Amino acid sequence: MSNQNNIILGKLEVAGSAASKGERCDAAANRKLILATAEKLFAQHGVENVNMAQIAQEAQVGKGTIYRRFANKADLCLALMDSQMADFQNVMLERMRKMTAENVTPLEQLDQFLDALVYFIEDHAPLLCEVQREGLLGTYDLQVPHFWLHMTTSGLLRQAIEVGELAPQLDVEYIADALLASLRANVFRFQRQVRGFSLERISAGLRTLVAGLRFSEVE
Amino acid sequence: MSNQNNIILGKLEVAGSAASKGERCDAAANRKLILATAEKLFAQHGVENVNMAQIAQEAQVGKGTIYRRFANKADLCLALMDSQMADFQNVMLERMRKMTAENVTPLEQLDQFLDALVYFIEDHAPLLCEVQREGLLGTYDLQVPHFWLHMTTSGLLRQAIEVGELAPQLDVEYIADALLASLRANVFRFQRQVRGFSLERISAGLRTLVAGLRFSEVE
DNA sequence: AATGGAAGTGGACTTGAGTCCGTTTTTCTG
DNA sequence: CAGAAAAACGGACTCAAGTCCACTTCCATT
Repeated sequence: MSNQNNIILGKLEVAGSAASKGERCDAAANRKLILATAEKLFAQHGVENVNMAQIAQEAQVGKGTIYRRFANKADLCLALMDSQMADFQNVMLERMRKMTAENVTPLEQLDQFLDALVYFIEDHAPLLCEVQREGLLGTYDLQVPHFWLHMTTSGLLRQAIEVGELAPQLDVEYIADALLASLRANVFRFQRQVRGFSLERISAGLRTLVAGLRFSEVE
Repeated sequence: MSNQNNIILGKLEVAGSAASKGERCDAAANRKLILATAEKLFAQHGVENVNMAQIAQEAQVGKGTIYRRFANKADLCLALMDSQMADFQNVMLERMRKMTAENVTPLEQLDQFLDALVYFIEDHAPLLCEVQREGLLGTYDLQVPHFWLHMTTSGLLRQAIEVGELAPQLDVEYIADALLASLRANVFRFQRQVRGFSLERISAGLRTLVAGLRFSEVE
């Protein structure tokens, strides 16, 4: 378990930064070396065609060394996305703050959020596939991204209820999970590659589901 | 690829039945033996704690023999669910036929369908997890169940459009995928085990999403 | 009933993930 | 700066999935 991630004020302390904390400097160098090597090999041959032994060999490092830094391949992949994930979070948090200031409603913010997320996933589908391989029951660390997404989504849904955009009895927890389920990397990949859906279509479809939740009939 | 499944009139020709077709009778006996052994071991130790070598040993059969009948562990698991899946399909098809006769609307039928599906998945979560392990991009055969679900769901959505329950511009293909995504075995397991959602809650949540699609604002 | 080839079989082998542990390097302390 | 404890290292090892192929069995044909 290499990433001692912490959730701080709804913001994610990502693994990359954990590197600095009390890590021997030869180890830190190796971590960087491993990440750089993995990134190179992944780019060259695709994530699924590169194995840990190859990374170790190319980085001139023992396999044990990799596993000391990274719990498994998924964790390594997660670490490779760390900075970009942090960026995404910061950008979105900032954007949402701004929207709130401009009185954009929570549900509209959710639309924006999901739309941006679709594009983020597109950019990182291969790595995400590996990260999410073990499903949602795996190591806690690997689920941190999911938890953040869930927190953000359910947060916006709750705000929407407060503002009266959504019915108060809505099962926020469930709905957030369900919406995000359709953005799991393997489903997403299937929709892109087999169904041939465009990003716009996926985003629009997802937002249709959100739109449907709007307060109208209390049933 | 052991299951030469065929889709016939929206109904599924399942792998078990393919067994009879042109299979040498010693082979057929072994297939049954392997399935019975696997079922026993899975029940005893859980699907994830049983490996192919154990099944082979317990069945007094070579590992190669298992792999001649079943493409992989997922395929073997799928075969174990065959009859129950066929039953589920037949029951649902029949029930939907009846409902149509009684003028139950397509959207109400979809509710029933999804509700029943939730209970079906609960009953087969461990096997389904294994079947869906490879994601949606794996072997065609393993996706047959998904395709049937998608076909049924999108079919009902289309009918709902025809009847005026849903807006005609609804992206039926996408919505069907998205709804089913939240019932993928690993998501489902997570919701049950980590979130602690009840079956009723999952079913209700899902139907909330469907309800939201109802024709009201054409936006 | 013999026979030849298709179908089936068993288990050694390959591959990749992840673990283990004896050895080496760093860093802290005096 | 010496010495020792802690941390890191490397690669052999384990474990499970899935492949391969030399050998055996079945059965359709004669």
